[in-house]
Amino acid sequence: MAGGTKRLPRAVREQQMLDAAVEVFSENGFHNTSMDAIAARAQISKPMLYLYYGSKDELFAACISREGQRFVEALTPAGDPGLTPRDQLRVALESFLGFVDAHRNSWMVLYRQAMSQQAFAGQVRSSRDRLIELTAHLLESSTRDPEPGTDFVIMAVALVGAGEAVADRIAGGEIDVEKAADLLENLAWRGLAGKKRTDQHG
Amino acid sequence: MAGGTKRLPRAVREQQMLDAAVEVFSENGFHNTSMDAIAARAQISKPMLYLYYGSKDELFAACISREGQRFVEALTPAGDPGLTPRDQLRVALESFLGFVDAHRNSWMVLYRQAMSQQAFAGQVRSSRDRLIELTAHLLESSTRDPEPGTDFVIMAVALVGAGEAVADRIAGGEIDVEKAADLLENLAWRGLAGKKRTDQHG
DNA sequence: CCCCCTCCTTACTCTAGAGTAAGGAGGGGG
DNA sequence: CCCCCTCCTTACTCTAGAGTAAGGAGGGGG
Repeated sequence: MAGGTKRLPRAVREQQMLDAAVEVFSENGFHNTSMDAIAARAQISKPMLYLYYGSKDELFAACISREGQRFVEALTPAGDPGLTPRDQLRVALESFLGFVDAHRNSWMVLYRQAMSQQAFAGQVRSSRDRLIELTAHLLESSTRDPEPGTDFVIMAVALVGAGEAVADRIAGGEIDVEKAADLLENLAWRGLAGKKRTDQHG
Repeated sequence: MAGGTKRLPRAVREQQMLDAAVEVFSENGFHNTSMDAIAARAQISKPMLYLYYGSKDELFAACISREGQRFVEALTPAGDPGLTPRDQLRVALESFLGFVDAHRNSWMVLYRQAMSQQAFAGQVRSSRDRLIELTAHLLESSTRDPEPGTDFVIMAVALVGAGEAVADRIAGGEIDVEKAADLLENLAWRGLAGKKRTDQHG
């Protein structure tokens, strides 16, 4: 063996590759990332990438898949049936924003990446749609007397969209999770112009 | 001359090229669009593209620039000082969503495209930031007694984010402009769960 | 002890597609 | 009438980077 590379079991190597791929993809985007760059980051030779993942597309898909799963897992606390719907929404908000905060490097850009990739958009949209459905459900449960024609799904779309926009600012370090969660919660229940629920300044 | 191509003045040809480029870029994304494809769509030979625009990047930048300008222009009616801030916001919302509805093919994808291109993200973000500033300003003007610590910019970020998410659904034909504008207006002033302002069903 | 499976590498091939070289024709101005 | 500017084309070149061929070494199981 030429390189200083150690023999490792496939499962371990695969995760290392995925780690490297997520990093480089998120830094440079799908098209501006070469398999050579990923191989270099993972400290492995390129043919290994092809041996384990087959192609660049499949490797990227594997990244999306793993990160998407983690994302969904991060949101499970919000499913706690012991909480009121409103608190569930609060927890969902914090989980979502907390996830972005903790995984800015890996997830947020991947999310934006994959979303605008159209070969992979479908794959991401499914994670995202689950989030929207969850949100719609919580909104519906928390609304005391909904009007007959109310479309909770489109409301959820709006709220999740707002969440994504705010999440970008979190990833950019311009605002912290708590402040963002407060803002979005108030947005949902009272509108932007409404009074804040938690109210301490200075 | 071999092709059936007619001699046209540069200014005219440039616009045709831009039209073609916007179409193809929005259909396939920046990286999945070849200069050959654009040339074919514009019914012109590839060297003309290079003669007038220099490179693929510059051509794309020219697209962003033209569409961005049109986008900003579409929003100017909202600046009418004869309107109340709240009506200005309503007009801005309708202008924005109306623009997306009318230019789904060209703009929305370009917007998403360029935004996630990082070589061009800055260029788009500037149009977008103008939109956010405008929105923040309108929110601030329409709020009767704002709390001292209120961050109108981040509110505007959330609202614009919601608008973009809803705009995607408009582009997808899942909802119409009026309904979306109603939703977003109510979102801004009353929250998702609040009663609709306009209130007719079935 | 040796077989063979898995892990791993160096050193290629091949093509899409960005960008260019070289030259031709219309047509207005002198 | 002819010069020359602008518009336009065919037919290339060149490279980044996806993907592959061929082979080598560790080490557990028989």
